[in-house]
Amino acid sequence: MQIGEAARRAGLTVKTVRYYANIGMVIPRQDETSGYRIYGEDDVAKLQFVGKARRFDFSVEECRELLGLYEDRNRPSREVKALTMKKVEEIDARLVELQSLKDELSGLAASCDGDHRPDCPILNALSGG
Amino acid sequence: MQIGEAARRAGLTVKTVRYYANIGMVIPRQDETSGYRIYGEDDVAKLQFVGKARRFDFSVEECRELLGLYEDRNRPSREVKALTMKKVEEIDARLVELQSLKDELSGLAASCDGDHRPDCPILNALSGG
DNA sequence: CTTTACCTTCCCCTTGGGGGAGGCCCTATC
DNA sequence: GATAGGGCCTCCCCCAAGGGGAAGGTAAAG
Repeated sequence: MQIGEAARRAGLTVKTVRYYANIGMVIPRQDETSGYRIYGEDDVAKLQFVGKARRFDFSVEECRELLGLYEDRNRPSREVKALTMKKVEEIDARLVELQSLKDELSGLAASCDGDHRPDCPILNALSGG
Repeated sequence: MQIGEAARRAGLTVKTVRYYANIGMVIPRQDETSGYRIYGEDDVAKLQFVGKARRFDFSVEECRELLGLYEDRNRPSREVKALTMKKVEEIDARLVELQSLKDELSGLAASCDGDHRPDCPILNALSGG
């Protein structure tokens, strides 16, 4: 199939699929006469795999790694689990950070009257050292 | 003072301060003969303000807006509060999204033995439609 | 034969700067 | 006077992960 259908079936944009071909992540067959990319069922499966991993917040490089493990019939599941745990930890750290940001900001917002007057504790907090 | 000291005092890198000058966020005076940027105390205050707002996850454009409000002695605090609340909502949405990702991923990791065998529920989940 | 849809490559754009090259400016030291 | 050093300048390319669109080739349908 052509790139359009492969992209549709993988739930990705054509641009994205072409990008994955360019960076050597999912490399399709090439039609000699037309120059068109030709995708097979296995390629679509890989594209779906990568798409899903991306939605799980894995970076493109991590997806490449996961894809390598996915294609290796003899890989130890240990490696996949380690990568996943690392990602969970990253997400956790970001969660803590964002939560703290949210707390500070909503505390500031609560202390601000939000009326027509110029006095604003938010700006005061931002300008204070 | 020169850019190096201004950056130090604002807790930013020289690159960042120069960038803020280039995009018209904090514009210093210019020494005619040397071409050096000359920063005053008020510029340092603005740089600190922007740096702090950035740490609060405001985008550069939002910082520009906040800085405008900061410099306007007659601004209504309503505007600042609205911007802050919007940012809090964004952070909240991202928190929900990340939490859901974390739950899914840690559920997967928990279901994976993580041993030497190739069977891996994580990869199975990623490859399943 | 022509339209239309699909495909190709190529290049610039995004965020928020980082890294480094090549070249001034200024001061200190020899 | 020369030279070394540090700080500064502009200019250009780089990152992630593609998006947008131009210019042009190809295939299928009317």
